[in-house]
Amino acid sequence: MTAVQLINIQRLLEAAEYLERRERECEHGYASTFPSNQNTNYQRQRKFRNKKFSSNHNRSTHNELEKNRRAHLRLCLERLKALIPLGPDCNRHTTLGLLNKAKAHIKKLEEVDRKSQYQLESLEREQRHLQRQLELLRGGSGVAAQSSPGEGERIRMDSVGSTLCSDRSDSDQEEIEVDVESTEFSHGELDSVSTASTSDLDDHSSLQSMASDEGYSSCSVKLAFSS
DNA sequence: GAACCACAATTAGTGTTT
DNA sequence: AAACACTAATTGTGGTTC
Repeated sequence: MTAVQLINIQRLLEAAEYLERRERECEHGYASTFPSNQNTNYQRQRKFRNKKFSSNHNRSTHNELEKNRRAHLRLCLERLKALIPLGPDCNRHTTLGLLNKAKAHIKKLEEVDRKSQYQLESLEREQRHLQRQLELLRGGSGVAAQSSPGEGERIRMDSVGSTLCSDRSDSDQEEIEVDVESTEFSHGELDSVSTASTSDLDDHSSLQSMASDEGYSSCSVKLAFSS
């Protein structure tokens, strides 16, 4: 080892010592280089320590609050997880994956809702049309008016049967069970849904679209309509 | 002042390589 | 099996917003 190398090491050590000393001063507020104004320094030190204490106190409460906030966030995510149908490997999911699945699920439900709404409207139209026909038959010919009871109903049922497979109650509240999984989408509509349907695998490339519905278990949703 | 957000550091779990 | 790399979650912290 040469003398130059020794000097260099000595300098490095000195620099390290200097940095350490400055860090200590910063942390504890002591070791001023000027001993002349000791009194004011002492007051400053006390102020600094108090400030430090209160700042530490604030920091710890801030940490606690942040912990609570994050715990609440986790709780919300758990609730969300319980609401959406997860795939077979529901134990393995990430936050991002969960949110993507929730998004896709919401889109699907919206689509089902839209379709059901459309179906409801067309059924109402058909009902009005058949109602008019029935009134015409009743008013136009006596034969039709004398026909056996339930004839009109049979017509109605035959006609409606094309769109509705079972008897429907005439109550104001009707429940139609819709199988979300088996609901068919047209190609255009499917695109918008499947693009949003992402699995955990493509968390990093959420812009990528996937055409599969992987990760969705069969799920039926009851939609209540008021007529 | 509480809540939110972004960032960096740390930790834990998992897959791959040697 | 140990070492390593990678990823996601967690935590602490300071700044910003309302």
